[in-house]
Amino acid sequence: MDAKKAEKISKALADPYRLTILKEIKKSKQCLYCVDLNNTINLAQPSIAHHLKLLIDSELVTSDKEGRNVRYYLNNKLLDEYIGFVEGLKI
Amino acid sequence: MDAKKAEKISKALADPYRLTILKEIKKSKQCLYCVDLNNTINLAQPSIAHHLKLLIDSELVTSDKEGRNVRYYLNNKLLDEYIGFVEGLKI
DNA sequence: TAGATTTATTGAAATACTTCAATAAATTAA
DNA sequence: TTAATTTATTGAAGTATTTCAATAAATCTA
Repeated sequence: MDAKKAEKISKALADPYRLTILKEIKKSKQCLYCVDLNNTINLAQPSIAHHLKLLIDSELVTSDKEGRNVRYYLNNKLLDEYIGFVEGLKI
Repeated sequence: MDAKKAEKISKALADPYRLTILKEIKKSKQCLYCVDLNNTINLAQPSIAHHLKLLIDSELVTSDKEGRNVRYYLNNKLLDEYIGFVEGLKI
């Protein structure tokens, strides 16, 4: 992973709501419907949609339409690549 | 590491100049003088000082005064804890 | 088809971040 | 002590991010 990508992922991880979303996806095992987040997170729906968009843009999260719902998945492979980048910073 | 701390570290890592500083510290083996950064990074001195301050606030970097110079060190232990946090996001 | 539900988009306001010039503070060298 | 060097601070301008109300778009249900 190059620095530009790592920077983008760091930015995606640099917000409490986005970290919460990632934890909720993990908690839900595999996938999560957006509507569930609206009940869990104390933010207006467009704000949650905004955070999901950033997570998807960073590719940390992938999505998948199912009727009028959207399912969200964690990109574990990218998290591993990001971990590799951070490892590479160490002396 | 709690989410608040991980958020702060993510924020510290979410900037190209700060990533460059971390890489320069690594390149310099163990420590780095600020004055060296001023020659390496194409930013005004107060901007570099600002980025160093954020890195120190995040505790990713520690510093150590030596005469009128300051030496900067990577906090490898904290990077490991951060890596642990990111691992914990995975499913 | 009409109304309800779920998600996305737009635009505006508020907040936060980045950058630099100017300058201060601390230390070293002459 | 004076001048030079290194780092930190302040304040202001520009840019980016976050948030929400309003609304649009897509799909489902009755």
